[in-house]
Amino acid sequence: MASSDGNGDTSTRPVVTRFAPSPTGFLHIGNARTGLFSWLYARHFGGKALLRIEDTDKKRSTQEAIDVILDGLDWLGLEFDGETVFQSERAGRHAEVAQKLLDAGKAYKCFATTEELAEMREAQRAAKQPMRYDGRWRDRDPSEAASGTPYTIRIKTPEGGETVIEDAVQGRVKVDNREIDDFILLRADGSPTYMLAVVVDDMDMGCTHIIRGDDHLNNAFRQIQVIDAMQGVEDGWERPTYAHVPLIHGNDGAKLSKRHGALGVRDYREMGILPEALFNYLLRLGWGHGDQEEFTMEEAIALFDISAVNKGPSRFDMKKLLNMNGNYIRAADDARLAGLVAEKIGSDADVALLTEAMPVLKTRARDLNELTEGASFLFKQRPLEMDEKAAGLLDDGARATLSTISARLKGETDWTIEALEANLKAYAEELELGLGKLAQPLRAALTGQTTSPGIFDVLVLLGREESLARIDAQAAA
RNA sequence: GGCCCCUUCGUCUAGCGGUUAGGACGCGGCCCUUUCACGGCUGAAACACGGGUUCGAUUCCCGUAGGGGUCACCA
Repeated sequence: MASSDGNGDTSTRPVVTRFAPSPTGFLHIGNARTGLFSWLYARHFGGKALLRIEDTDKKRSTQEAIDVILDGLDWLGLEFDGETVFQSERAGRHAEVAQKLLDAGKAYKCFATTEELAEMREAQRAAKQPMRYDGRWRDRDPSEAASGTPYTIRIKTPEGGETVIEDAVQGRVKVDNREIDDFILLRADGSPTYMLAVVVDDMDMGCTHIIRGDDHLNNAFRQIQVIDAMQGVEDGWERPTYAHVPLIHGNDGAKLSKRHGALGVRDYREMGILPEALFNYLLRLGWGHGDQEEFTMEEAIALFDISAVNKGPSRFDMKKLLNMNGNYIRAADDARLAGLVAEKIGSDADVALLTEAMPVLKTRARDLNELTEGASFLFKQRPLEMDEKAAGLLDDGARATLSTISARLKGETDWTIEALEANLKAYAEELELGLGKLAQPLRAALTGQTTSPGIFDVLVLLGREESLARIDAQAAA
C-alpha cells in the first residue's frame, strides 16, 4: 500500500551507493561533498561506491566536461568501484521500463500538447490552485486522440494515502499522495525524463542507499512511485534507503552560486588547496565527531556515519578552509611540497633547494600559491628588484651597514646557521644595536622583501657566494 | 502561493532532561622573536521567539518568526 512504509529493508543487503553528477563543466563543491559522503558511507560498510554520469543533456555533456568531474574526484582521492555508468547509453532500457509500466496499466498515454498544459497551469495559477497535471488523460481512451497525435507516457500515481520516507538524515518525512501528480516518464520523442532515468539506473545498479542533496527530497516521493509501480512487474525493485544531505550555502546564507566565488573543485586546486585539506574541510561541513577537527581518510572511513550529518545547511567559510590547508601544508612531506611549488615556478625551480628550504617556508603559507611566493626569493636574478618596503629600508645608513656586514661575513669560514648567528649577534652587540637593525637591511638585500624566513636560514639556503653577491649588490659603493 | 526541510557564539560544530553550554576558524590581548609566520597562554562571543510536558528544558511536543528547497516533455 502506498501509505504503508514500503521502505525496502536494505539493512541486510551489502551497501551500494552511487554518486551521479551531471557534466556541467565543473565539479561543484557541494556535489563533491555529497559524493564524498556517498563514497565514505560505502567504504565504511565495505560496500560499493558507484559512479554514474548523468549526461542526458547532450549540449553540456562534452568529453571535456566529463573529464573535469573524473579528474576532480581522482584528485580528492575518491576512487569509485566498477565501470562508470553513462546515463545517455541507457535510454533504451528507460523506455523499456516505461513500456512495461504502460503494459501493466500503471502508466498511460497523455496526448495533451505543451500549449494545452501551459494553459492549464495558467488557469491554476489564476485560481491560486497548486500547479499540477490534472490527470486529464488518466482515464481517457487513447482512441479519443486523433491518430498520429504525439503523446507522452505518464505514471499513474496513487490517488489517496501518503508516501513516507524514513530518511537517514532528515528523519521521517511524509507527503500526501495528492501532492504527487502523474508526471511524465517518457517524452513525446521517446526519450526518458530525469525522473524515470534516475530510478531505473539506481535500481539496475543495485543501489541500496541514495545519498544526495536535499534539493532532491521532493523528487524522492515521485521516484518512489515508479519503484512501487514496478514491483510485481519486474523483480528487484526495492525502495532504497534515502539520505538527503543539506546543500552548502555561501556566506550570505543563499545557495552557493557563482557570485560567491569559487564553485568548482578545480578552482580550489588552483588556489593552492591541498586535496586532503579540501577532503577534510568538506567532511567537517555538516558532520562532526566530538571535538575532532582533522581526520585522515582512514579515520573518516572508520568514523563516518550518515545519520550524524546535520539537517541544516552549512555555510562555506574560506577562512577556515585556508587555516586547515595551512595545517596540512605544515604536515605535508617537504619533497612533495617542493614538487608542487616547482610546478608553479617553472623551469627556474630547483627541487632539491626547495626541499631543503621547505621546513622554514611552509610555516608561512596557507596555500600553495603563498608557498610559491614565499619561495620566490631563492630563484631571483641579481640585481634583485626591491619591493617598496624593502627599498624604503635601504637608506644610506643601511647600505653602509651592509658593507661592513659583507666584509665581516667574507671572513666567516663556517657558513652555518649557528656560526652566522653568533657572528652577527656579536656584531650587533659591538654596535650596541638590536639584531633587527642588522637583520632587516640584510633581509631586504637578500630577498628584495621585508618578510622572509629567519635571516640565517636565508643566508644558508642562498649559500655563501650568492648571499655575498646579493649583499654587495645593495651595499654602499 | 502549495508542499517539504531547517534553526547552539559572526562561521563550522559538540551536546542527545540537571554542564561554569565544550572545541575549531575568525577577532582582541599577552608571551616567544631578526621580519613575517608558526607555537603557547588568554579574552569577548550562542541555545531565534512564545506556549506547553516535566521537579527541571539547549535537549521532548505545538505554534510564531526567519532561512532554505521544490513545484517543466531540465537535470
